[in-house]
Amino acid sequence: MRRPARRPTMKDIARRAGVSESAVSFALNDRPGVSPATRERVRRVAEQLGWQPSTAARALSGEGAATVGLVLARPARTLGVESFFLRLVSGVQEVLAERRLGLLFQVVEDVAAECEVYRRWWAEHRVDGLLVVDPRHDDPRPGLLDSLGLPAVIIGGLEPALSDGAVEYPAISQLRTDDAGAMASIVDHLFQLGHRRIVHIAGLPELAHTQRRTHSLRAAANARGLTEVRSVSTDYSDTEGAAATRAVLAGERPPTAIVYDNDVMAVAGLAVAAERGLAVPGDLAIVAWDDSVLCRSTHPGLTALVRDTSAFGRRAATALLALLDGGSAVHVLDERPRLTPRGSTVRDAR
Amino acid sequence: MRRPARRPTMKDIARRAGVSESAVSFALNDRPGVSPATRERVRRVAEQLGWQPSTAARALSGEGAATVGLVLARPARTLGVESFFLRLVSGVQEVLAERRLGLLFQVVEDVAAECEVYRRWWAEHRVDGLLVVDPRHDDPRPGLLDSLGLPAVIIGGLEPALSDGAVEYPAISQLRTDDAGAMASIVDHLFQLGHRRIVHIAGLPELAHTQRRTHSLRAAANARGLTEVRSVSTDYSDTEGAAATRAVLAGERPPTAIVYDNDVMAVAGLAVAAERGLAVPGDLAIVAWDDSVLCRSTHPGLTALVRDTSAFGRRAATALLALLDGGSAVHVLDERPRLTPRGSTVRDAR
DNA sequence: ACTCCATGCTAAAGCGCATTAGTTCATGAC
DNA sequence: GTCATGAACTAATGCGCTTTAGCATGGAGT
Repeated sequence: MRRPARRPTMKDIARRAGVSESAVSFALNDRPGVSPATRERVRRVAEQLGWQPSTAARALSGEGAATVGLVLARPARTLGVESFFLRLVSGVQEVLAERRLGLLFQVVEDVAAECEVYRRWWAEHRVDGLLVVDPRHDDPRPGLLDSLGLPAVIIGGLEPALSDGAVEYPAISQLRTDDAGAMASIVDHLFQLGHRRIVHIAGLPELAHTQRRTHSLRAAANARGLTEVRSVSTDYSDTEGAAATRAVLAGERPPTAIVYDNDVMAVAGLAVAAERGLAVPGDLAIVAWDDSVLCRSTHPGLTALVRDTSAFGRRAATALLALLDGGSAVHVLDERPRLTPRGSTVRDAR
Repeated sequence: MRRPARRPTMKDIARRAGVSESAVSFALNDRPGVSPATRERVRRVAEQLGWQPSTAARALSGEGAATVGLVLARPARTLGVESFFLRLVSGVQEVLAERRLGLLFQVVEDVAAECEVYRRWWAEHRVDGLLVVDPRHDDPRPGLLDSLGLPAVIIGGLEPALSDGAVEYPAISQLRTDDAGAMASIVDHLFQLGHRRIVHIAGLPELAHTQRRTHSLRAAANARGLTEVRSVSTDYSDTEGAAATRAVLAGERPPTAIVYDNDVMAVAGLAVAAERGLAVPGDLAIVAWDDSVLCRSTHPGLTALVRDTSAFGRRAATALLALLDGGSAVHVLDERPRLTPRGSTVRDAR
């Protein structure tokens, strides 16, 4: 039974380099107070010993925890259906890794539990900042985080209208998605293909982006004089997606096109169409909001709104770093996702 | 601009309760040395102040970091295709949350980078233990973690044959999946349906479970005297899954049944069948290893190997907690996944 | 009566680092 | 030759917690 190696500390470096601990600290943190020669020597010894700063000790002496947090509040049932998050996280990490920041991750059931986690992390000194996803109307989280003094980036930010009226927090940035533009491009596409009856099978109604999309759909429809256009909300699950699809298709004057708020429901919708003997895109056109492997794997392929989720994650992380560096809060609009037509709306596409 | 609240410390509690800091520590950690009355009083004050221990300070005084790590080494391209991980993580968290342990999460490109992360986390004092996924043949990770003295649970552990011959590490548990049993149940199912030519479209060949499945398939085929059975490896992506499917279907004596190592490739395979005009399950039967929304959303539904991934995560986390509590390493075989027949193998199923 | 020993508590040290306040020593100004 | 100056470095303190050692107090044992 081997005894595990002891972690080297600055004291070890100091001894080996024949200087004081403070000199080591200065040398390694690019602070003035040591000669270039000493700095170099200390650096070499540190390297040689494989020294890494203890985040615990750093955090304790006021340097922050070198960690950002991300909490996912989704009921267990609708979890794991979206590949969105893993891609988002992988983008986030690319940026965080450069600064050696860790990502503390947690999955909880609801927003109340999420707030509890934030409080705990704050009290435990665990994180320096947060990435907040799934912003919602009357969201308690920005206010809470502000009162705790924790910087944060709201991913897929709040409606400017909402946040203009509300308080602006000095350390909370918003990275908004261009839902209005995206929805307009979808309606455009479907309109040009001749569709006049469109149903939007949306996600959770309390989420801010669901509301934005619903509003945008109505606006786009009004602009074109379309009256038979509406949104139906679900919980993002395949089950509710399929049920909603059956419901609208069974109604009188069923839609000729359906826009789904995620890939999973779109695939479920495609299966419902097959089950009812409807030809896609002949009898029913399908559009998925957010592309993924799924949309490319079905037959026909699903027309989808493609965005570079990984880049989105990178931008979010970058915005958070700016805040951590003392920058002031910003409010940015992310680039508009591109609509990629495939076989579920256009006959000759694959 | 409001000044954020200061975190309460044990000193604050001590002052308010009129005792020394040490008494507070004893009281809050259920250590002997304080009277029940004092203990209760201290507890009340702590509660009232909303005190939470600073993990940084705790970690520094030798209590561990109250955090476990999980690194996902997947090339960016194949990332985000599997819902498996999010479900696994959600199960893991349920168990960790009870003990207020955090989960430090990182996505990297390959195993070498993963090892780097382990070294860094170790030196930085960031984690107390690790969950290791995607074990592979000649895996460098168990040895590394052992030498660093970091407890770990290998999720989907190594072959007993392999690890028997190799060194057994005192603080590394293995949670094995019953790939052999599962593969046998699949072959059983297909054999009874009359299939004699079966192809297994596997995942990354270097992964231990890919090898186990491949071996098990051969064994199961031999046991039944089947000669036209083989495995093909891929990178788990829909692209390679589809390509492999096209390749085997184009060969002479094409299979009548294909077993896919994940849900994404199975769906891609289904699309290829549709594209070639093959009836499923009439001309081609399809089985997916690991169920997900996907398998239920296609038409026909995909026969899949169902396991409770969240429970699997819970078991893994529990095993890690046992190690952190000083328990000795164990080697457990997880329960066998159940094969759920659906329309892709059985005609009258949905 | 005395020691002996729990009991309930306080004082102090230490974890690894950053930081502030010295200390030493050469250099340059005058 | 003296004195101020700044560079290069050391000593000491604190972050919030755990832990060990120490210190009274009071009751049991002989």
